[in-house]
Parts: sequence; structure tokens; C-alpha cells
Amino acid sequence: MPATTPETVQRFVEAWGAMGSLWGINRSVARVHALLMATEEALALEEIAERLQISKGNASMSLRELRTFGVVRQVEVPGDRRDFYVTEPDVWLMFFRILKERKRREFDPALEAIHALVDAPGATGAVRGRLEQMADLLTTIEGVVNRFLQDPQSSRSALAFIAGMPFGRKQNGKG
Amino acid sequence: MPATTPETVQRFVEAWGAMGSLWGINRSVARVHALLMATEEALALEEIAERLQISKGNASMSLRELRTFGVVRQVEVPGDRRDFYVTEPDVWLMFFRILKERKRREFDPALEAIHALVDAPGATGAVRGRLEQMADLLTTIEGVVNRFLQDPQSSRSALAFIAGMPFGRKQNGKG
DNA sequence: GCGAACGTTCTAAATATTCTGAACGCACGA
DNA sequence: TCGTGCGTTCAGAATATTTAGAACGTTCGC
Repeated sequence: MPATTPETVQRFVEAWGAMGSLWGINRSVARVHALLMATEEALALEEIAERLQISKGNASMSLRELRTFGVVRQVEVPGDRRDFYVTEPDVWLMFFRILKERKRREFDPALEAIHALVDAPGATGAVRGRLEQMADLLTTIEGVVNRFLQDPQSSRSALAFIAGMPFGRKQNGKG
Repeated sequence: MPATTPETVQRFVEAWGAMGSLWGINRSVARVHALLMATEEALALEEIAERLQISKGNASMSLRELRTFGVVRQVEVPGDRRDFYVTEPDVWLMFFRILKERKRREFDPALEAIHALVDAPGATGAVRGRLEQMADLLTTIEGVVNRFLQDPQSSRSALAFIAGMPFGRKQNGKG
């Protein structure tokens, strides 16, 4: 039995699954991850599939993707032939891994194309200005992300600092 | 005639269109936006559709979405009944608007759900710790984004600072 | 070696998203 | 008032993504 109430877990699983699209992972994968996050003990593939009402095949593929991201780990349970899964304890790690992968697949090619474009002759006037500004923005973002990926600890502090600066800090409307 | 070569524009349009999925806008919308970004003068709907090889209907809907985001503006051309479109000059603005919209639609509900979950009794031990850590991460991100949305100028500087910090700054592999 | 338990892979079905193109309404000039 | 040019909307076609479930290979206990 999980340390949290099934109802609570359920709610979290759905919320996380819904947010998955924000960072580009599919609903099943996000839900499997959420379930493991919210569960104290290791879970077997079949139990995951049952609890989430998804097929074993889907669960298997989702777990593989999560392992690829390095956010889920297989553990052995003595005397049990089945594979059990747990989430890695560091939530930040998960976030970084996924971020890194998306950056590599989607962001980097675009940044490169834009750089090439700005470098190439042809763009002039206002257009050139806009393009340069955009390349500049993307480069800054790339820098922050790289920094984040290489030194999560200090970058996290830096971000927390920005987040907490007095100016413009808006309290969340909830509650 | 555009100030840039058609070839150059074309290349940019495709790169931008491909990256669209990263921030969750569809390919057509991103391509229309890119075309306007890369074009000096205002364009009529039909020309946009022709140049991008998409239907007028699609172009119309894409332009509407871009206007909703506030990144594209309609302009009048005296003596011409058609609507012409130009991009807003501030690239950052565009970025913020889209960011804001996605945050509102996808992030905020999830953050709220997780907060509610951590507040609720039920989560204990390691699970509770993980959940708190996650809520903490999301709250930090929310803070940075809010800050960004409210004061682009200073936030941009702060990010540029983080990006440029000597540690771990990796040169782009291109070239 | 045989059969059962288990995980993985793959095909095809289900679903979601995006796009086209026809229908429509509006505004304008004749 | 009619006809033309224009933009928008929407139903359904095209496409992409996600999922189920059957088929298969492996391991282990007997």
C-alpha cells in the first residue's frame, strides 16, 4: 500500500500527465513517472499498467523512455523474477535530462540556422535588426540552459534569486 | 520585393517553423510569423498563403492566432481594400506573449494541483519530500517567468549574466 | 526439456491534430 | 441593387501521434 492515499496519488498522476505536453513528453510517460514519484516502494510493470489503466506494452515503452532520460531506475527484489521500478530521488535531475534532450533535438538546429542566416549577406535594414535581436535572444537562452545543464546547483540558486527579487514578484493567486 | 533574398527567407521560415513545436505553436503559425519577421514591407493574406504554399483559410487562422498573441498587427494600405500584416518590432515582446499564454494555459493549473497535493494530508516520508522538492522547483520557475513577464528588461540582463558566467560556458559547436 | 511467468516489440486501431477548400457574409463600386 | 473581391469559418480529408494487444523470446522452476 502506498504511503499516500490512492486518491491523492491519482490526482497527482493526472495533473502531471496533463502538464507533460508542456515539456513535450507524452501523457502515458508522464503518468508513469508521476505514479513512481508518488509511490514509496518499487512497482512492477504489471502493477503500473493496472493502476494507470494502460496496456503492458505501453507501460513497458514508457518505462524505457523514462530510463533513457535517467529518471527511473530498475531495482531487483530478491525472490521475485519481475522487474521493479523506482524514480530517481533528485527531481531536478529529471528536469535537466529532459530539458537537455529537447534542447538538443529541437532548439540547437534552429539556433544554428538562424546564426547562419544572420551571418549570410542579404538581410538588411529592419529585417536584419529583428533577426539579430532574435539570434541574440536565442543565444542568451542557450547560454542559460547550458549553464543550467552543467551546474544545476548554482544555476538553481541564481534562478531562485531572480525569482525572489522584490520587484514584480507576484504572489500566486491560489488560496 | 523583400529586402532579403527569397532563398534566405525561405530557409529562415523553415527553421522557425520546425522550432515552433518547442514552444507549442503549430508549424503553419510559426511559418507565417517567420515570413513576416523576414519581410520588410506589409504582406496581404493571399501573398502569405502563396509564398508559404498554404491555403487562404489556414493563413487566415494562423494570422488570427498571431494577432491574439499580439505579435502581428494589421495595417491599412490606402487605396487597397485588402488587409496587410506586419510583425511587431520587438522580438522579445513576441516571446513573452507566447510564454505568458502557455504558462496560463498549461503550467498554472498543474502548479496549483501540486500545491494542493503537498498541502493535503496523506503524503509522507520520501514521497512527501519529492513532492515538496518538485513544487519548489516549479515555484521557482514560475517566479522567474513572472519576473520575466513583468520586467523583461532587467530579467533579460539577469539571464544574460547567468548565461555569460565564466563557469561551464560552452562555445557553440557550429562553424 | 517443458511450461509458465514475464518483458519487449511490432502492427494495426484509435485518437488527436492540422490542413484544405468550399460556402458564406460583408463591403464596396458601379 | 447587383456583382466582385476579400476574409473567415467550418466540415471533413489528410496526417501524425498514441495506444492496445497479439506474437515472440527469455528465464526460471520443476
